[in-house]
Amino acid sequence: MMDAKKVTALLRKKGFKVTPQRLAIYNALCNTKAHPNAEMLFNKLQPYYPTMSLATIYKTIDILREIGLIQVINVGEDSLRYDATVELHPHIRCTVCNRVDDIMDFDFSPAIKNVAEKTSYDLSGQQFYFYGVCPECQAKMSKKIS
Amino acid sequence: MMDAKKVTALLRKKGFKVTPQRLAIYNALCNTKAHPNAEMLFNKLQPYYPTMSLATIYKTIDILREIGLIQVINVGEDSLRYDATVELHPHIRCTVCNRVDDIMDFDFSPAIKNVAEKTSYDLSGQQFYFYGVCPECQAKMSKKIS
DNA sequence: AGTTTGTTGATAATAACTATTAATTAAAAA
DNA sequence: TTTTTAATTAATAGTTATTATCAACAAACT
Repeated sequence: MMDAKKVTALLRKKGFKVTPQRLAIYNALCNTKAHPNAEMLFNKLQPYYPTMSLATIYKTIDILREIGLIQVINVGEDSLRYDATVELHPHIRCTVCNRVDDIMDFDFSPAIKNVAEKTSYDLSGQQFYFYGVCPECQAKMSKKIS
Repeated sequence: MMDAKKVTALLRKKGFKVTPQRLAIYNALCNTKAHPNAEMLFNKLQPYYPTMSLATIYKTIDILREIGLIQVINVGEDSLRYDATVELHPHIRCTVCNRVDDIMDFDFSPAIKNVAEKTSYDLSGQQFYFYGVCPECQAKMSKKIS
């Protein structure tokens, strides 16, 4: 998460121009916990940038990822989601409503140690995805039953 | 991993017909550790079933998954891979050659406990993916440098 | 064997994403 | 500030994995 000034500086430093659309896309990602995909971002920005196309979303996302401002998450849907928190952390998806939440302050080290012992790979990263029913959907389900 | 007799019985029990294509696809998955995607399966079976189409592969995979004979794995490539080992286990992908290996006998319980404490989700499953350089690629890389 | 019903496989459709390109716009030099 | 230069936008078309359609066909029940 960076403020506009730092983002501007970073884009310039990496040789990319600074455009309102790019800042808006990054800003939109910073201001949500919903892990939007390209289409959700497009819809969110549509009122403010009615001429912006999906291609711009995709290209900007690619740049933001390249310069390390965002990470891509793949929870097994048919589209990718994006997250302005770049620190690696697991995600959990509700199998009922498909919302995706962060799991923060997760300690990867026991798992990594476990894997390092089992393989001869030179480890460089990992992605953990959990699945379950979110509290809201649990509440809805218990209502329906009663 | 089931033998042909059990697979036949299970397919019938679940209301699906037993066809040579279906048995062949399941068999191909049982006899590899390469975690093939649809195209790799298609190419592998092509010599023996030259008229079989990719659509049959996809449809059969869907059935096999539905009746619990295989699992789908999504290592962040543009295609899905399939595994006849249905017991949940992590996978590791080489970031150089893209091979995907199993990590067996991994203990998920510390991670699950960790997550159960942090969220109010009703957990139902998880997928862990690790990334790194496989031993073969490490060897190739050290050769090139020297 | 005949009949029913699900399956195959060729083809077309879909959907997410990427490449192309002309017109626009911003950055950098003067 | 103005000009030059190069990158960006956004419409469009292309690509690719996967899914749907449907007529011909094969499995399974009678």
